[in-house]
Amino acid sequence: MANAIRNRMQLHQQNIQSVLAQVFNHQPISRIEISRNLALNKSTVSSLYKDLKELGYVEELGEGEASNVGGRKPVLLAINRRYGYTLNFDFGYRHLHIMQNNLSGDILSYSQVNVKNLTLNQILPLIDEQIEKAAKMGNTSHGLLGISFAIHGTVDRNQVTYSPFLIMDDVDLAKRFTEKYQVPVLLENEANAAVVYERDFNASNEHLNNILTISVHRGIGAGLIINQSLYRGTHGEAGEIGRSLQVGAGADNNTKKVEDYCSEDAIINQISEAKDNIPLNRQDVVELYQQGDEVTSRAIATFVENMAKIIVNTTNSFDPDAVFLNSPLIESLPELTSRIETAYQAMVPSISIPIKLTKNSHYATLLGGCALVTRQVLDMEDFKLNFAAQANV
Amino acid sequence: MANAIRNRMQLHQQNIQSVLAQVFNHQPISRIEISRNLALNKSTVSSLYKDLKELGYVEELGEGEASNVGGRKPVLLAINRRYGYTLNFDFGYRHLHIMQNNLSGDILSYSQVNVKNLTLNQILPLIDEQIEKAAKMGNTSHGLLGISFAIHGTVDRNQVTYSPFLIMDDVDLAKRFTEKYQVPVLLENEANAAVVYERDFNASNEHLNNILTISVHRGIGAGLIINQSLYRGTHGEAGEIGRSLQVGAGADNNTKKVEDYCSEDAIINQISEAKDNIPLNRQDVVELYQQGDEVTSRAIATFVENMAKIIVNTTNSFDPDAVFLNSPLIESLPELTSRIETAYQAMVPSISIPIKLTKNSHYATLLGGCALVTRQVLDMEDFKLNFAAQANV
DNA sequence: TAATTAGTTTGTTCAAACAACCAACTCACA
DNA sequence: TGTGAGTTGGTTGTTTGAACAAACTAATTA
Repeated sequence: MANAIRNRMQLHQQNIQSVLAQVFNHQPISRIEISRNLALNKSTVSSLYKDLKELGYVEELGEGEASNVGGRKPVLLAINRRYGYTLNFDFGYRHLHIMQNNLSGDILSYSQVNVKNLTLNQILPLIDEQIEKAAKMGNTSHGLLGISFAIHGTVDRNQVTYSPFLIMDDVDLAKRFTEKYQVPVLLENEANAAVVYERDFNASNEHLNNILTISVHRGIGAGLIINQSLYRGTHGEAGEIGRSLQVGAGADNNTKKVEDYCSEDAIINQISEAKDNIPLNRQDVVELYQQGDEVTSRAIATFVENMAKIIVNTTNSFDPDAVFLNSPLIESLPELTSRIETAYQAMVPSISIPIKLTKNSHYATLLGGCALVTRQVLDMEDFKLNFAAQANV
Repeated sequence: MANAIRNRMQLHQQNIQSVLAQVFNHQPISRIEISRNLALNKSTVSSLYKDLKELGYVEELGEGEASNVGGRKPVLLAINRRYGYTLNFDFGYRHLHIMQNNLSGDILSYSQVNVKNLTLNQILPLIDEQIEKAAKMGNTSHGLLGISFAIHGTVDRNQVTYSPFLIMDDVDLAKRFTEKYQVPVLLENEANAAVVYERDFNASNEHLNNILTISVHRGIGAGLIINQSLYRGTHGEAGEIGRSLQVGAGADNNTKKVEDYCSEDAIINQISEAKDNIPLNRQDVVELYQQGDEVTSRAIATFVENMAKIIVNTTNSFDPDAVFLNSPLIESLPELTSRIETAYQAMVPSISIPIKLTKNSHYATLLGGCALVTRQVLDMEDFKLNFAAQANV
């Protein structure tokens, strides 16, 4: 309540933003409906809308259906999909994922570029290439509006603070790209982007106040929505559950972390070791499991058990409305979700929190980044924006 | 942003509350200073203050010092300490703790009543007795304003949902006491009350956005301040870290919880068992430790190690600005705090979060309850209120 | 006395509310 | 099929009221 609005100018500004949020969340929508939703007089809404239209963010789509008891047809308003676009990147282990979205969150394009064994400095020109490619299409009035990067590590104040899988070479991504393209550039932890995706792109999550996603990739991390907003922690390290230690294990075992037991890398290594260190990747493990391989099926059973415990521990800490699992491995073996849920339910006495699998986790991360940077572009950071209608995945 | 203020009436109401918050947090304060702090015109502040004065919450204390370059003396405003009082209870294992506070959070009285081996239905008349005793003093204009109860268990929607140490006998505390005394009655988990104490009563915590308290009593629980407000979880079960399981321990060890290793009860039992089951209490353990008893000092060393791990795990999850320990056992053996901090720092690679001990943890719980119910009385739930100046403990 | 600061009084401002209007539709009924 | 009553969406011109600004009073220092 420190930076609350206090005078009429601020109130006016906020009301303009509220109207924009209404257009965003309920497009196509008429002025009269906005007036009812916001409990503002219809003439007030008309006047506020006029200001928004001058900014170019919104447009009229034409007339809608009249009420079935008569009356004038409403004019339907919507976000201007030809205003501009954001570019959203995800640094995967093998591929750089790229998504282009308009101001409303629609996917304009998706592609991936092979970056295996490349250094960051080798990847940067590939990103420039993508940005220029998008600029050449030139089918919007304002072009590139913002850029987001999903980082498989921790981020604080728009800087990468820890990146175990990609050496950063002292590159300041935000600085480099803002200076070069003169648009907002946003860095966000991959699990955080994923949980923003669940909040903003999943219509069925609209009424959830507290959401937890658990990302199982090369490491393990959690993303947290608390009271409808992303919780990053004081140093951007909230949700780093993979670094948890075993309580009660004795002082000799102080270094074994959760992600040493059940990250994707850990599972693959376990199986590989049991098989005379033959090199394996995720696809190999999936095939071994489907062939009924003894070693693999035991490793997966342990993984299921440990995942259930991780869910018990994190839900005991956060008590969310729902838990989402974000894991390419589980996605490849969908039955694991219900096995994990069963194991979890056996461990908790009373309240059991629903566990769901996020499909197409790469899209989730990119769309989460899109939602975050779009808010920044529109200066709507504190508003609830529903991108769900636009997610034609 | 769903329940944002939109019209001038709501704005006016909020501004009245902002002025009240200023008086509360900076008393004694003049109108002109409030005007500067809130960036509101001084005539506006004067007018808003007039409304507040009619409610009786505030009063004029007399004149302050004039500026040293000349000018009229300011009139100092403050919270009306004779408006009324709240009564705040804490159900301890041995004692019922009772505190009476005025609207500003000053401690008017503190006492404890022996309730060992009493059932809740035997305790209730003792509470009534305390309430009547306070009423007889009758030195305020509005008398009893609100009641809070700190619960050593979980609370959801003002109902006790889990109470391992005191059988609730289906008593609805909130219902019973609101109906009987016609004031707001608030139930809150003890760790949650403790963390509210840290936020509201500790001046040095004023700028902390995220605070974590770990309560070690008969069980282990955490209290969470996130973005300056109490986070209770969807079902009031956030911070139930005592129920966490060991990841990687094998399926045979699914039931051992964190609090089975290092609650106060667990430590005492460990030592007791090693000594042919002689019955021990906390004071006995403290004395054994101070006498250098071998068994006890080994048990405490393990406790220190496990506490450090618990702190690692919870800070990995929440990434707070600071951690406060709330434990009568640690309070009795103050050197443990630094031992725990040292062990913790040895376990974390980079960012190390300060660990502090909450002194007089019973007071903390009661004052936290006071802060919560006082907000409710004043209808100032969403405002930052600083009770620190008043805590003359 | 002049300069300065606190607080009040009085009149102004402007964004939201209101009231009256126009526009455009449905539906019943002739 | 044509008309008019009823309904709904949106605009226009006026009113309202909380915050503001300026001019005031009050009380201080130097």
